[in-house]
Amino acid sequence: MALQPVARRSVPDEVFDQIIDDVVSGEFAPGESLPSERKLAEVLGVSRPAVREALQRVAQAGLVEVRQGDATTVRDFRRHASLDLLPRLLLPRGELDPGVARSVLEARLLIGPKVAALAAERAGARIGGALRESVTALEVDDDPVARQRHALVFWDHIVDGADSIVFRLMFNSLRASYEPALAALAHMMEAEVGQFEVYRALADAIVAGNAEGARRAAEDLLAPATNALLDAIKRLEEMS
Amino acid sequence: MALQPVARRSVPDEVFDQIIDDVVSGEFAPGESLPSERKLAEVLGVSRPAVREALQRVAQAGLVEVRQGDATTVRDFRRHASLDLLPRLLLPRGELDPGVARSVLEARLLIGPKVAALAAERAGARIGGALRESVTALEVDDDPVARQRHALVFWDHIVDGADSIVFRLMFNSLRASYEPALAALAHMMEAEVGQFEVYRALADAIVAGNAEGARRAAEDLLAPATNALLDAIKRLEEMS
DNA sequence: ATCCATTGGTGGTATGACCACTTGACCTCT
DNA sequence: AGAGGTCAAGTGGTCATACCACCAATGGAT
Repeated sequence: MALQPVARRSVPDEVFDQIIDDVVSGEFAPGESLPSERKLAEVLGVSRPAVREALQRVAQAGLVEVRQGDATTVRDFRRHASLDLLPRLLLPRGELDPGVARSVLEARLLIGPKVAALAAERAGARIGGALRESVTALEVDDDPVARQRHALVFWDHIVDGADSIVFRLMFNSLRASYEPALAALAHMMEAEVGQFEVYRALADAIVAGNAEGARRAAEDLLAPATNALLDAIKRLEEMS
Repeated sequence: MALQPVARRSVPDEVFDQIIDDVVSGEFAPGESLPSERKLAEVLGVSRPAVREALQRVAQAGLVEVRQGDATTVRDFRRHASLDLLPRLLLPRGELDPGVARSVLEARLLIGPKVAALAAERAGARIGGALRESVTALEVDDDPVARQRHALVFWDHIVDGADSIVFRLMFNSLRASYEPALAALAHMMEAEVGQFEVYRALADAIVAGNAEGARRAAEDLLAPATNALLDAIKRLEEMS
């Protein structure tokens, strides 16, 4: 196994994670008050500035509301969190959450084709070189995990071409959620990342400025794995 | 004018905003190094813990990378930021950025109908009461700004019904971007939020579990204002 | 030329003090 | 009783300072 950079987690990072996990798991329920900063610092055995740093970051993520002079209260993260929270929701306790995975797949299948169409309209041949390069890398490499990475780069170029900041930011978040699960999904995504012809067709349609063709090619590319995974998830949910 | 809660900005908040603005505006270019925490504290006339708090939050937003022992460097926010950044991109210096606005509208027009269809499939009559209530509120109130708020609540229920956490989180971010611009958009959105019949048709389709009907009703609802605004933006961009 | 210890600068952490604010209890005047 | 004011306790906000851990460049030893 490849050597990994040692995880060097700072104290505030650690506190941040603990609080987020407690909120997401419902241990701290919405409306409830968090212990005071001093109390938390004492309980966790760290300094108050460390707790503060963590708490402010949790607040920025929308999970708690901190008001001077009053206790910090938990908010409903489903209502106030952003896509930043997705990685934690997708892989709580290291296990893939089926409902969240379904949701990610739905979003991917909706947005992918749209972004491809926009890229065809707005970038066309300008990103042709980058796209072909990615497809070639995809073909040459035969490791499933590496192929997924190449596919991500491929899509990254398309998103660039779409020239739409909202989709770009969405893609960033989805990628951040996807990457930690990448190895776990290698097997299930193998079929998708092996469809070189479809990748090429998509690239060609974009280069040709053919928006509708790009949309359809993207659907052809994404739909099979999406549906297969959705079925798998459904079976998984029925079992439990 | 209605009384507003006084904005009480903390020191770290202030520092946070300044750094974000400098990064987004390109004053701190990607790859560049930020001044050290001590230097920043001195220049800004605040304590180092305050700077740290701000810096860590900026790092969490993906705009900078901080490594112990080395300088903090600026990252390409287009590549690493999440939707959290959208409000700042949409309204830099208080003015609406046309390109970003276009992007938001595109995303809205894509996601709205999909979410409506999902809500029809998954919630159906369960959210009927809430939807009808929102439409009624929309009809009764004749202030354009208030109507936009009612429309947001209406969509909030639909997103709930769609039962898809990714769309939920996306909606949260889009709403957060939209709300500050709400008053500025009141005039342009007046036509949309006045279409009570279409809101009712959408609600009915969802209650009936008619996914395709809901999708179409949502498109009917969103498309006119979207296209009108996109045209306005295009003219704006051509002028400048 | 290579190696490696040193050093200076950077972020990481802790302490303790004090300020600003909110809340609720209590007290007082009407 | 009720309205208003006062006050104390607890919470987050801010600061100054000292020291630890880490990285990178320097420059001498081999």
